[in-house]
Amino acid sequence: MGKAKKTRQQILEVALQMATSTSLNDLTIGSLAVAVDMSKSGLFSHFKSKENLQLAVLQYAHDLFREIVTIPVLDISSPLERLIRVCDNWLDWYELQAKTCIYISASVEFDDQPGPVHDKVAGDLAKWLNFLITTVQAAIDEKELKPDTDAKQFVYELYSLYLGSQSMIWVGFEDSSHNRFKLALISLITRTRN
Amino acid sequence: MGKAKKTRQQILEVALQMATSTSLNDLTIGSLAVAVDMSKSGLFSHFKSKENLQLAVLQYAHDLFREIVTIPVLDISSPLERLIRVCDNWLDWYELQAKTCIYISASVEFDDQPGPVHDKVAGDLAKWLNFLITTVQAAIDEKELKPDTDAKQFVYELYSLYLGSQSMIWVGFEDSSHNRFKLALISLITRTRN
DNA sequence: TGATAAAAAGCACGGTCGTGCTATTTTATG
DNA sequence: CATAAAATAGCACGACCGTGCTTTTTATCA
Repeated sequence: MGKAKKTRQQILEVALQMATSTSLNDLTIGSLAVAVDMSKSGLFSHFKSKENLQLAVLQYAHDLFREIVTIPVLDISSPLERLIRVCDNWLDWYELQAKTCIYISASVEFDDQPGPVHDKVAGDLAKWLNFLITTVQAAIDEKELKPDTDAKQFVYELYSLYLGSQSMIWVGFEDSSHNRFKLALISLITRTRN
Repeated sequence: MGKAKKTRQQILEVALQMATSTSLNDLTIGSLAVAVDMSKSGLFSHFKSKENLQLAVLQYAHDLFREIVTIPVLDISSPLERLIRVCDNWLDWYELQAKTCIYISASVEFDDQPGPVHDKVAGDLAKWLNFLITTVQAAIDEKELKPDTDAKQFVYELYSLYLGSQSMIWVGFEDSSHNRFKLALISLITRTRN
């Protein structure tokens, strides 16, 4: 790996961390430069624009997400087991990222702000949801879940519970180990199990 | 109502609209002044600081929310009916506010940013959740819902579905009339009904 | 209606942002 | 090791931000 690629990765690691704990817009080139001990212009030249930096951070997050959440479950044969395990990993991802998810803040931040960043966030989110839908559908096909289950509706509820868990932690209605989320997930699976 | 109070209300009406469609931080004093056709300093003198403006916008939203969502259901005697109706109003609120909710974006925006605005958002959100919890608990006490129902867990799921509905609209997995939300809500109520 | 207080505007300031341009240092290569 | 190329730093710019201070306009009320 060339020098450029290496420092670029180091920058993105710190940038993701900063963008996660604040937001993609509050991630400032100046403060990021200080954090990685570089000059503003030296760092800037890696990305040519702030938008490119934001896109690169999202891509970095996307790769990391796949590595932590998706890939480890791909060889699990039972779709339902795969679903349960991927949800565990999903919570691990949340824990690892300073107890927030950049996609949640980014989707709220850019919902009204059209452009490449908006499209990237929406696209990645859709990919993730489609992965979940596919897995649920596989569980239905394998008769692990009831045949009349609506996979999209199932995933809508599942994703909502994840969102809600984060929000409830913030106001103190959910503990840090996501017990309400886990409880609701078990309930959701139990009542749609075949 | 004096002149000052009147223009203050006019400012806040526009400000809420702008803050809702973007965010509380992107609501800039300069752009707000243009929108209400005032000078920057003339507008500024109403609030003395940007933070006060943000707090005033949130208070304005809070009052409006109560007016639209909470107050109209207070005279409904059946707690369960009250719950169902308040959820309808909740969706109306969402529709009225250009199809987003300022509390959602504000809570994401200020989760990492301590101060009066953070506290106001968290406090208002907690008040709303407690209203829902109280209503659910009343329905349990009135034996409209199963006696072993966990009111907090119920509200966690309910609130999550609301959050999720907004998020899913954004990626196109939910239609604009919140059918998935309504479906999930009916399911939630049905399975905890006595 | 005229005196007085309140509201609004004008203007300027220091700060930070993203981003170009040019110079310097570091890395990679024949 | 020399030299070309790439990476980084230095510096400046225009724009916009929040916020004071002073002046002008507008509203209030005896």
